[in-house]
Amino acid sequence: MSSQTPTTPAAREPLSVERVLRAALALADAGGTHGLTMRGLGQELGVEAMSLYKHVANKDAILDGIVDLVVAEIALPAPDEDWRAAMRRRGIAAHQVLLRHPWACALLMSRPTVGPAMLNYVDSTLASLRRAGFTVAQADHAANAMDSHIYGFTLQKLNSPFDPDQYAEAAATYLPQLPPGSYPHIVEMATQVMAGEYDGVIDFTFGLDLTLNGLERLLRTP
Amino acid sequence: MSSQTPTTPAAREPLSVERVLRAALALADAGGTHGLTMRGLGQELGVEAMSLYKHVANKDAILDGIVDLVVAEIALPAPDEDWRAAMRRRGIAAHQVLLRHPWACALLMSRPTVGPAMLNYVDSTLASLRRAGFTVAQADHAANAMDSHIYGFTLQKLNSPFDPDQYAEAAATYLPQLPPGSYPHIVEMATQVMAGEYDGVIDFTFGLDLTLNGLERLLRTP
DNA sequence: GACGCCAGGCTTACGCTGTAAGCCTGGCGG
DNA sequence: CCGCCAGGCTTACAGCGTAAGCCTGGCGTC
Repeated sequence: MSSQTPTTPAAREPLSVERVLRAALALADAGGTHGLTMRGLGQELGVEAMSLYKHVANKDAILDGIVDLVVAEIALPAPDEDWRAAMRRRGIAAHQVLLRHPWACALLMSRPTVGPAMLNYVDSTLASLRRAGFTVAQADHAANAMDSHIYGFTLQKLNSPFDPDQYAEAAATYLPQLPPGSYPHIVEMATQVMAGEYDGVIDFTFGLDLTLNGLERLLRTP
Repeated sequence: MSSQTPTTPAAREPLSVERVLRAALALADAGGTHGLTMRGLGQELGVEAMSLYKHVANKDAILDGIVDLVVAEIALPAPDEDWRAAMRRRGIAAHQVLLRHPWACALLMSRPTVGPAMLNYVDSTLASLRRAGFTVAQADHAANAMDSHIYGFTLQKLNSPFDPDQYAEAAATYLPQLPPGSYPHIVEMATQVMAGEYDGVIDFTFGLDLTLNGLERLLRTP
């Protein structure tokens, strides 16, 4: 019967770089970088682990690939938008995308990433800044300052072990464990969080706007 | 002969958490996180890998420990210093320490770190900001903004694959590989770097001062 | 229609990892 | 003098990435 059809019995569609990366992305979203193994990835695709190596060089290439897939999700700044609004939207978009894929930020930062999506992302950012009047050097410095904040802040937020609505509870739990008399300012803050006087929620746009303000002044006063 | 001395023949000093962490730090400095293995660490100490588990719970505990050792190297802001100068020095000190231990920054950011040195570091930072007049919430936001930049920038710099004096050469090498016509602004920048019109060196203090400027304005205009 | 090629799978095997479980021994307190 | 136990050692296991080679079915070429 299968001889009548030109394809193999189950007619499973062949592997491809795209299918491998797509499955790897799903696996990473489900179980983090730690949950992404070659054997597991093969299983997900109905294939042995070693078969993957016909399509990707090694696991690092897969990691590079899925990071670029994530970067591709970040909405690029529109060419006709005011630079400051565009950069603000870009930062927030990147932040949200990286929160959606919690494993991606650490990966993105722990290796030089130069996939096509990343190059596009960088180029459109430089474009917006250059159009606004920044010099090449200024645009580079500005992009670096913004990216530092985006990546640094996002990673810090991802590693915060509690949900925002658990802050008060967490503070009440851990505050008594601190050696009494030490760390008075940490205690002060934890006390305010416990009492509901401060929600403890850290704000991405606070630092971003600080940087944007500084860049705007730089642009106005050459 | 060894029965005459009360200690074992070689009289090797016994293991301890400190010795283990100290050796682990040296190993990480030599070979990065990847080069730090329980077997290798044991060998370094003249001991079998499993013996380490009498002194540390597991490898993660070791990683937490050496990260805290690194944080302990960061000079704390002096209590009597002007807040802005203190914060600037703190940022630069942290940046330099993390460059000295290139593996530490990624580790620091990829896990919640609450060792004693880290608590000290955080508390003295909050102290400086509170003394300057920031509210608890403002001090928290400010510390977060500064730390985001410190960690984010340092990690980006660590992942830059070239030395600053190789930028021009690297640009000349990779520029022809880009698909012609695409990424015009990356090409523009690379061209300037190649021509020596821009050194391409990214500056830590650029973004740091942007943030500090913003914080100073916040302090002056409540 | 026969034949050889080779893309794209599969199998086996190696060295490496962290660590669970248990053993052995020498010095010390009672 | 005896028993305890801190602090080492040994063995073993499951899981990792991947090198090397095999096997098969469809395709292009004569």
